[in-house]
Amino acid sequence: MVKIKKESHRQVTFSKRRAGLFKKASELCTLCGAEIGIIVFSPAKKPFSFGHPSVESVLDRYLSLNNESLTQMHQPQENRATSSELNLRLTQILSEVEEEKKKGQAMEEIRKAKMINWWEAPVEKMDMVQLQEMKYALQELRKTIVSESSNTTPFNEVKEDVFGFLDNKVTTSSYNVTYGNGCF
Amino acid sequence: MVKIKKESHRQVTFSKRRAGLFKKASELCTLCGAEIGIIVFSPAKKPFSFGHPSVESVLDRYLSLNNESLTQMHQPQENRATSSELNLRLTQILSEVEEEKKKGQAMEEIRKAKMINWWEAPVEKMDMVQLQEMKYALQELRKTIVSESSNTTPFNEVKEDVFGFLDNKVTTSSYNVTYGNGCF
DNA sequence: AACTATTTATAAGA
DNA sequence: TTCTTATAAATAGTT
Repeated sequence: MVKIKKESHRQVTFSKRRAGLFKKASELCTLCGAEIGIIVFSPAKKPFSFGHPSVESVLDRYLSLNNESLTQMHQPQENRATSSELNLRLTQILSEVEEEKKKGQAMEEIRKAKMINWWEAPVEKMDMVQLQEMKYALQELRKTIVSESSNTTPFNEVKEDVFGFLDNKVTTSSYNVTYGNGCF
Repeated sequence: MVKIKKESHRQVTFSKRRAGLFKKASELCTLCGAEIGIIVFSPAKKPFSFGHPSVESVLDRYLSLNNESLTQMHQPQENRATSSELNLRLTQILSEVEEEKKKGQAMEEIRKAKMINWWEAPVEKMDMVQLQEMKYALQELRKTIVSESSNTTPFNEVKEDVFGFLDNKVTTSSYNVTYGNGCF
């Protein structure tokens, strides 16, 4: 679910859904005896409000609750400290976003490549674990070929040439790690 | 529509409908870019709130509209405005993070779906990571084939048929990068 | 908390 | 904007 791009469409949806929201709120008040205050700013920054018994009474009550709790830890430095904390969190999360986006973009690239010429996909984006997994997968393939084709003489010649290289190049550790991850 | 009399029933309905109300509100924020603040007091007088980008920012803005004639712009309000702005950015970014993480997790699920005989699977159903791995493996295989088996006539026939398409598509840089990391 | 029959909200088109 | 209607979502009642 994303923001509606077309202005007119968005305006219509906003009007309908705002009405729906206020209706739901009034039903909740009636059915359960709840007290509700709602403030809505439209995309055009126009304010709308719903209140039962009134916006002001609900807001006052809520703000008085916050003031009570805030009074205890209210210090002149609090605001600055809060901003610093928020900035820290912001920085951390931005890093997360960037990392996740990179992953997503790399995946998207391959997804597209897959549909046309997957073998043209950039090798640069693979990490070593992926390479190890592939290596193990190829080894398994080779084993299957060996066992299923052992009677075919011409094949065996090729087999020796093509897959022999795998034999002395696999370290125990890489084997364990990749197989342990169970990716293939 | 009247107030539900049975206490337990009313409590269940309140919880369900409050969740529904907040969900509707968040949808309205997402779809239309609206800013919404909601305060709800349950029948037991317990407070609940919803805010996008934050309850405080929406309430501040609404209250400042009502107090506009007084034009009170003292220092504490500026600090709060800064925090509100940070909160807005934080909310937006958290949404981004969640979305990207969902994508990543979905793809990870697919990647880890164990394929016993992966080479028998249609290429169309492979995810991009698998395809990347396969591409590199095939490139490595091809290089080995070319270098170790160039004199073997039966092999060359197979090579032409199977791996010929890879020729001229392996860049030096990609080789260097992967080899340079020293894993194989 | 999970399920499902029913009601309600809403998107799209007029 | 309002009306219509097919579809999607919320919810009440039940287990």
